[in-house]
Amino acid sequence: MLTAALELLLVEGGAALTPQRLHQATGVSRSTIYRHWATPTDVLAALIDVAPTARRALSGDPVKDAHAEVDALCNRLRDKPVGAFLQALVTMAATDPAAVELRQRYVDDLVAPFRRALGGADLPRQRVDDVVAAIVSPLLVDALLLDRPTARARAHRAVDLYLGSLQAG
Amino acid sequence: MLTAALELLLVEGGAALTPQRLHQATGVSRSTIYRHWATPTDVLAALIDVAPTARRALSGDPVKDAHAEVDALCNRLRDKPVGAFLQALVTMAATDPAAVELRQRYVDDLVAPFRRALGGADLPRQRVDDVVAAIVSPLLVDALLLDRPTARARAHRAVDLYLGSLQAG
DNA sequence: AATAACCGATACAACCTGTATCGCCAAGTT
DNA sequence: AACTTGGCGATACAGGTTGTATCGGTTATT
Repeated sequence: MLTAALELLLVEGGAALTPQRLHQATGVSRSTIYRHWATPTDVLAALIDVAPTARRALSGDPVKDAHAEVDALCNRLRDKPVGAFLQALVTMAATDPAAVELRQRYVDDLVAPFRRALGGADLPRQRVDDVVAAIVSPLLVDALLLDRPTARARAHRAVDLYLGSLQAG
Repeated sequence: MLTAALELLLVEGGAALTPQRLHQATGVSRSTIYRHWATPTDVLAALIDVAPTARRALSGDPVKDAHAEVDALCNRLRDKPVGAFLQALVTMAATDPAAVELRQRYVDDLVAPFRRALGGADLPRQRVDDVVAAIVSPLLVDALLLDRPTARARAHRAVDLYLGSLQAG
């Protein structure tokens, strides 16, 4: 049932997660939809909750792990669900305060693997924040604001540049 | 009249730019609103068009100019209109294809000053893209996804790090 | 067998959307 | 001065959406 809702989200975008639209697309009664998910945000939260979160093994080499995470995130953004989630989260947060918190949590979860990957490198916390932001943010902006395939190569260059210069410093 | 619409956007968010809502808030007849701006995207485009775009003089020193641009962008994001525009653009682009193009143009315009600032530095085009993305994207993500005051200090550190390492390389 | 929990169907008032139509008033024309 | 044009406000309309409430039927639970 939620899988049908996910289909709908991917095809028609985050604005389609309304009771009526879900009813028409999934065949589930409108009453039932209201019972379980009072707001579109609830639907989205359920979808996010169901979405698979692949756990990735760390090699121990921060640079190598960071590159791997870049690839993984690019793939996830390209393969839609994550990108669609983000767009929908921004859209809903415009009207529903509850979506704001959900959005922050989701972004944190997206970024978390990078923090883990950099855990091996012996860096001050602030540096970790900076590096993660510089590497991940452009990917998110590409997917969210520019609608172009995420600049995978750029992200890899950023990893090299940041981690290289930090190790040198 | 558009000023009233801008007020509305800032207070109630991008979802409030609907004909009905505009009618109630501005007193302008619903007919008239439909006549001029058929879609919320049109309203937003008009607001963006009216918004002041301060032109900034370049000192010639890329690093100094970049820092100045970081400050300027942080201020604009903090003072709301720009941030509200971005949120609204993402929201509308979810349903209206016309908003996608508008959004891309707007982001390009936001980024343009940084490109100008870096024009003085003798850098290959790809490097310019990388630097700009690394500096600007975190600011946009902060404002758009995390809802926290843009990390001004981080952006300044990024300028130093990127421009410093590039000059050294 | 009785009860509770869940689902679907229907109904309802309130609202929003898009479009069309009408009368009004001001600006400019001849 | 009479006329025309253009833009605005007001109203009406059908169609769709939203939340909520209510009722009957089905399935598990005990």
